[in-house]
This record gives sequence, structure tokens and C-alpha cells, in this order.
Amino acid sequence: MLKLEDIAKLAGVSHSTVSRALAGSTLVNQATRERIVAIAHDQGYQVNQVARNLKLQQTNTIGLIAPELSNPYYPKLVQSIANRVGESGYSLQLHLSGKDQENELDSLINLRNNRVDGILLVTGEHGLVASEYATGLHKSGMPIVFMGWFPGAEDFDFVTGDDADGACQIARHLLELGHKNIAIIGKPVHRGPFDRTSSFVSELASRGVSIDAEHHYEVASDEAAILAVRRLIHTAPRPTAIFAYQDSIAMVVCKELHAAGLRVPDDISVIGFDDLDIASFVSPALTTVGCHIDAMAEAFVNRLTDRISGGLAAAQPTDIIVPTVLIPRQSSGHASVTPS
Amino acid sequence: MLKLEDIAKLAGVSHSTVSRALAGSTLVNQATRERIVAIAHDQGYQVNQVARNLKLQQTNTIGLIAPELSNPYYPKLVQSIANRVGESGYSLQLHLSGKDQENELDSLINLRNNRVDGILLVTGEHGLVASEYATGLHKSGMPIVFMGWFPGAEDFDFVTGDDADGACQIARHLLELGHKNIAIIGKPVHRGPFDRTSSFVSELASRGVSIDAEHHYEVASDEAAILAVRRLIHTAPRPTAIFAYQDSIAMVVCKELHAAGLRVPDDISVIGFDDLDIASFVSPALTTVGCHIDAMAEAFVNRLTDRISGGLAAAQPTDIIVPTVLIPRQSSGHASVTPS
DNA sequence: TGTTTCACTGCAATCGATTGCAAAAGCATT
DNA sequence: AATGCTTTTGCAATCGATTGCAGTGAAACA
Repeated sequence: MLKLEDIAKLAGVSHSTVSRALAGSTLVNQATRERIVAIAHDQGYQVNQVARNLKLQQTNTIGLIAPELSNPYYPKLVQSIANRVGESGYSLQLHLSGKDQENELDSLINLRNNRVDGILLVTGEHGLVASEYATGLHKSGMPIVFMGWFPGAEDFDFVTGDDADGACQIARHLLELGHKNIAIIGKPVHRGPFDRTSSFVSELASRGVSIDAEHHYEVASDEAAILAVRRLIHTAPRPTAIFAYQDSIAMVVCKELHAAGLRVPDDISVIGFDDLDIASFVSPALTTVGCHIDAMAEAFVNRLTDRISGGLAAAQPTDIIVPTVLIPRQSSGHASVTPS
Repeated sequence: MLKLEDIAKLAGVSHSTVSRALAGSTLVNQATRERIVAIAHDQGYQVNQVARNLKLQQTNTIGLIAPELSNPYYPKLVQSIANRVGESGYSLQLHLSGKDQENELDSLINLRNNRVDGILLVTGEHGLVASEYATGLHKSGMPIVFMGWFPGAEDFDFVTGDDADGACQIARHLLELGHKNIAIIGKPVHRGPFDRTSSFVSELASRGVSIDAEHHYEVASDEAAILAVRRLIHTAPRPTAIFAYQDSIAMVVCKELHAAGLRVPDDISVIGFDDLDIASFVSPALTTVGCHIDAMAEAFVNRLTDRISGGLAAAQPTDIIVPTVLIPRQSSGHASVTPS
């Protein structure tokens, strides 16, 4: 592997001059520079980034920690992020923290040891698991931007979709369709000011509709969601609509309703959350809420690169809330008048 | 950020001794070593990998190039690979080469400049785009392992699923179900000895069934697949089964058949390829062929790490063929006797 | 011709680790 | 106490870049 020294010998100059020439410095004679550049090009010289990183104390690398790729929401996000990171001239070091984010701490340590210039941390359902270490790292000057909300997120830069508003939109959508008897299959997580379930409930409440306690489930797995559906459909009166915490649950719900001989949306409407690509493929296509994920990824990455370049060094941490929109498809319809 | 020198001062020894102590070398007195390790731990010292990488001429980083994450096949693969890479103690640098692998060359250059220890290159439909550069890089000693087949793949280590056998299994499955009038919606790519379409055709031929030319489409997009379906269903006699090149196409096909009022599998059977997670979610659940992706990822990563550690330095490039299995679900059934 | 100026170029330090080799220290043996 | 042998430690080179500072040479001016 060629180094500066080798090019220097060929050009009959010192390695310093080669370094300057390749960097396009005006400190080197134009003729000399062109000659050096030509030689370097001929020889296929490429800078050794490792050495460069050590000297410059920066790596042009951004670390990304995301929980997993099995949940189809994340690949979509990671794809967008990777594209933006690449466009910004950084390399991406990817760490999957695991479904329960159990590797989050290790990932952070690893990224720190590798001296990445900044970290994008996508928190999952468990919030910020390695919060102590992350806080220390952040305080010691490592730029970190979070995606998702967790208690204490306000101390950092973070980006999130406006899930609360999305949930309100769903609530209004269902009310407009005449639903009054609505069930929730949520998750046992609470995202504070961005919580889907509580926003949904309070929006309904503000319009005079309340959720029956036996129509409100918090499920931690697909299996639990199936059980919830089985119990829900035997309550009387049966709910005419189900709000599922996320598309992946909504899909399971639809499947189970179908298995039970109920038609969606004729007998029961189902609405999800996230706008997964698959949501439009299932039958019936899922009514859902989502936000423009590219916009979200762009805000995410830009905020980090701004922090890295120091332009925002002194600025207070801020949150970026990306709007969500309702995407009505086939799984939601008018409330059935006579639940059979 | 603390460095060896700092710990050395605190311990009253030289930085060399600290380095050795932390590496667990026996060249340092046990008592001294324990004292140093304790101090380093108290101070939260972590080695600077960048400096270490420069000195050791290795980065403990593996580069992964994959086309994209929009096609749901890749996230599944990337997840498995990332897990294996992590378990092996390497970091992962991810590059998405784009749907048409247009960034493949840039990604390779970047990985080389960052001196990754080895490269996992997942080729897409376009084969190896940056073949000249990749070949040169490989010859110059960079370990590279490929996933997927392309002309010339035999010169490298590569891993692939046994698509040819999978296609044969589909052929036999359809024959057993009594299908004789079968259509193909393939892709205009040819994967040589692992080609799905040609294996499918020849397996059928060897059992006395041939494909009508007007029942054989090569489509490059979902839209083209839809058009193909529209034309297929108006041919007489209408085919009783469709073999789709991949699950994502099969799903589109099902959707379009449904829209045309045809029932799957009662009127037409549909079989895909890849065993995407979604395949079991769509209705009807898709009969498909897949291989154990974890096994494939493991073989992929292990081969690379073996090359890196030099154990296989002299060994000839070899291919690893991962078996595929048929997964019969609901989208395939007995041939309809009287196509309406 | 001697001096000043300015455009280039090279020397050498630096980034933070690892490691061969030499030196020092410890200990036993005579 | 002198010698020899081990064990332990430190010096200094090295990895391959970047860059402040000093030095060179030529042109310009007196």
C-alpha cells in the first residue's frame, strides 16, 4: 500500500510537499502540484485514513445505534439515515443494540473507542438503556442525537415523530366514521408527551367518548395481541373499531379477526401506526399514521453534523418534532350499525 | 480523553509498562499490573482504537456493502450479518450501494481507505458492478467474500443459496399438485448455475412439461409484473399456476389476481421465492422457497474472518452453497380442473 | 554586488498506541 | 563482594499522515 513517502520519492520532493499538493494547498508551486497529483493518480495512491484520523483527531465516521432490523420500521429508517450520512461525506458504523437494546452500552463504548465523530442513537421501547454512560459521554463532548422520546430526553438533542398528534388524528377519523365503541391494543410503554395511547384516549375523551376498561389492552408481544383480540370479540357490545399501537400489531390483529370470521372493515375497523411499506400490501390495506421518514432522517443527521462541525456548539439541546399524517386505506370504514 | 501516558504518570511507570499491563502481558510484574489495571479502571481509561489501528495495521472492522434495505430481503440478511460480525469482535461499517448498486465503487474505495480488515459484498441483480476495482483490491490482499453469483464469481470466495435446487423443488411441488399449464414471471437477470428461472424450466422439461412462450415474462419492475398478470389471465387456456421470481413480485401478483376477481389458490396457485417474513402475513400466506438466512450469514462472515486471520490464506477460493427448502403455505393448491 | 523580500520546500514534532532491545534491578551462588 | 542469571522496566522506533517553523533560492531592489 503506497504512502506519501513513496509518491514523494517518485516526484523528487518531500512527503510534506506531497501532502500539501494533494490537499490542494497554495503553498506548493502549481507546476509541482500538478506533477505530484498526476503521479499520485497514476500510482493509484489513496490516503490512509487511519493515519489521517489519528493526526486530525477526527474520523469522518458517524455511529448509528438502532435496536434491530426485524421490525420493518427500522430498515426504512436506517436506509434513509445511511443515505443522508453518505451524502454528508461520512462513513457509517452500524450497531444493532438488540430487540431489548441489551447491547446499547457495548455499542456506545465501542463507538467511543473508535472515536467516531458523533452518534445517532435510536432508542426503542425501553428508552435509553445505557443512560448513565450516554450522559457521561455526551458531557465529555461527544455529539449525540437521539431519536425517540424517553424520560430525560429534553437534556439532549432529539428527533421524534409527532405521535401524539397522529393518535389524535386517528381518534377524529374514527369519530367521523361514527365509531363510539372503540378498543385499544397498546403497548406497555409510555412515551411521555408523545405517547400514542394516552393522546388517543384524551382526544376521544375531549369529544365525549370514553374507552371501556375491558376494551383496553397493553400487550408486549404478538401472541398477547392475538389473545387480546380473542377476548375483545366476545365482549358485548363488541367494539366497532380497534386502534393498534403499531402496524405490526395491526396486521396480527387483522389476521386474527379474519381467522375468527370477522370482516375488516365491515365488521370491525382496524387502524395501525407507523406506515410500514407492508401496510399497503396486506389485505385489506391498512389505514395508518406515519411521518415522512426521509424528512425525519434528514433532520436527525443534519442536527448531528451541525453539532460535529461545531456550529451549534453552544446552542441548547432542542427537540425536532416531525409532523405525522393519517393515511386512510381500506381497513377503516363506517361503524357497523348492528354488530352481529 | 485519557491516554496511556496519563495512566503511566499516575502509576509512576512508563507508558510502555501500562500498555503491556493492560494487554495482560507476563512481562510486567503481577503486583504492578494489578495496580495499573486498577488505576486505568478507576480513571475510565479506554484505548484509542485509532492509534492502535495505525500501529497494528488492522482495524477490527469489517465493511459490508449491500444494495438497499427497501427490499425486505436485505434487512433480514443485514441483521444476521451484523449479529455475527459483532459476535466475532469486529465493528461493522455499512454501505448501501443503491438499488442499482451505483455506489458500489465509491463504497469499495471508502472501505479501502479506511483500511477495513475485510469486505462482505452483497451483489444485487446487477452482479459485480465495480468488478475491475474489486478484483484489483482483492489481488492486492484485501479479503473479500461475495454473496450471490455473477459471471466470474468463481475467482472469489462466495456464498449463495441453492436457488437452482429451490426452483426445482417448486417445479416438482407444482407437478405433484397436478399443474401442467404453468406461467413464469421472472426477472431479466441470469444467475448462471444458480438461475431460478432456467432451473425451473429445465426441471419441468425433464418431466415432460414445457412452458408456453406467452406464459413466460421477464419483468424489471412491479408495474411490469402487474401488466404481465393482466395479460396472462386472458390467455386461453389460462395457466393454473404462476411461479414468481421473488416474494415481492409474488405479492404484487396475488394482489393483482385478487383485483381481477380470481381466487388464490382456488383459481390460480402462486409461488414466490425468498421466504420473506411478510410472506406469511399476506393473505393467502405465500408458498415460497427460502434458506436459513442465519446459516447463510454465518457462513458468509466466518469465511471472511477465516481469510482475515490468515488461516485460509493460501486456500483456493471456494463457493458455499446453502440449501434451500420449500415452504408450502396457502397460495398453492391443486390445479383447478375447469378454469373458468 | 549586497540586501531584502517572497514564494516554495523540507525538517521535525505530533497524534497515541505497540514492541524489540537494552538497561536496571533483584536474587542466588560462589 | 563479585559474578551470573532472571525478572522487570524503560527507551526509542514505528505506523502514515498533517502542519508550524525555519531555511533555501531566486527575483527585485538599492
